Amino acid sequence: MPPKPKTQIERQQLRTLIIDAARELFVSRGVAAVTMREIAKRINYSATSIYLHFTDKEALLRAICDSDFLALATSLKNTLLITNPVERLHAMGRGYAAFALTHPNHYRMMFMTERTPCDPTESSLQQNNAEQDAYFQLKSVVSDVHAAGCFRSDLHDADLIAQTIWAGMHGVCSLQINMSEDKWIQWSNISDRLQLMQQVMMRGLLRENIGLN
Amino acid sequence: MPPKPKTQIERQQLRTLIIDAARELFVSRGVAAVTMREIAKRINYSATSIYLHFTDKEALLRAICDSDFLALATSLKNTLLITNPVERLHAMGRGYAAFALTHPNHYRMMFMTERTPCDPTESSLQQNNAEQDAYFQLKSVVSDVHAAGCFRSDLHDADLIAQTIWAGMHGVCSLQINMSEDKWIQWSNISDRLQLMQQVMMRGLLRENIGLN
DNA sequence: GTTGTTAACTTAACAATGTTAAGTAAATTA
DNA sequence: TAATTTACTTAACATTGTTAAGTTAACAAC
Repeated sequence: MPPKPKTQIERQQLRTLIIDAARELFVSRGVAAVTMREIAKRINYSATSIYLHFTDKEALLRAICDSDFLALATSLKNTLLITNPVERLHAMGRGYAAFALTHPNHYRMMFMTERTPCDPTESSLQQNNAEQDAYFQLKSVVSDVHAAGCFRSDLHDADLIAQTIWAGMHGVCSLQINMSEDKWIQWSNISDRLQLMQQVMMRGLLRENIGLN
Repeated sequence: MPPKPKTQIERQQLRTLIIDAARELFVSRGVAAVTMREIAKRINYSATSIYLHFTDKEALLRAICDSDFLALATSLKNTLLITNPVERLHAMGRGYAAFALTHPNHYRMMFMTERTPCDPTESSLQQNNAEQDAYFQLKSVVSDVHAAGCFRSDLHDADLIAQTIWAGMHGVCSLQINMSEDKWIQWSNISDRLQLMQQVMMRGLLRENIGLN
């Protein structure tokens, strides 16, 4: 009943209300299984109201992902305090996996769902800001490890190294999320798999005299 | 117009006709974007005819995946001829990535799409058959490398090792398939990423005196 | 204070989708 | 020749994302 001009702040509040409701549903039942009408009902609006704030379902999804990317970066922030760069890298890996496996449906939305690629300029997040950009955090740690002379002598490209570490952790996490129920494979313990992957990454990337403590 | 009792063989032929048409469409435009009506039109049947052979869209998807899993195992078969087990493992990794990146939509269907888990007993493929089971191929090579005493002394669990190698390659391939268009990341060359991942896996898993040739 | 105008909504409606129900026609059987 | 079965088809349904067409309240202008 109450249509009146809203302030910028009120609009923003409704926007995040939609995002939070949608996230909760997407996360618990998967993106495809949740309808716009359901999201709307959850916050006592009509489905069409959502379209006043997001051009379509995918834009809504992208907005949710944006705020989840921020959540990932935030959850990794405290590992940045570790002074030893190799230990910090190790801790970031553990933190990343913890995020993935405690929020599997967030993780699926962020990294495993097909999405039309988007401009970083259109994101609400700032690239290369350590508070908001988890990839930048990873790349920074990699650079620090490199600066400390801990990588093997043939490794110089921080992006390449970062992407390889990311791929290793992502491989374990995404197989766990998507395939761990598949009875074809006799899955080892997920913590064993994570641990071995980290060990392999460290042994494979670091000089030989650098231990994992 | 022509309804007449069909032989088992004719039924099977129509089944694979449906599978092939569906695969072609799924692969070129993605599973979600293809409708049952489209698949049917492609082979000049009505949409409902498909339901005489597959209980629903997902069952059709699963049948396609089954035959793609066979294709993967088949495409890796020739690497099994390599006598040196370490080289064989390396070649399997390259073969796996080649399959993933030349058939990205097959790969997405097989390993990246959410599916309700299925009994191995319901599959048309035989588990632990080297002709049909790519995971068994990998595990066998891992066992051979282990038997040759090439792994580090603390590594004994063939499943754990196989799953870690798989995760490493899957990580690189799946990030490439799902995220390579994402402008947030300055992606390195995919062949560099694959090469480094294999190098890291080898260095991380093998004894130190074992080279990659 | 009536009359627009605008903002924030709603209900109706649309086309498309997966799927099911209800035919239909040819072959086989009785 | 009649009945049944098989292999299909066309209709129909409920649900989806999305758009069009209102509706109602606040505010501005005269």
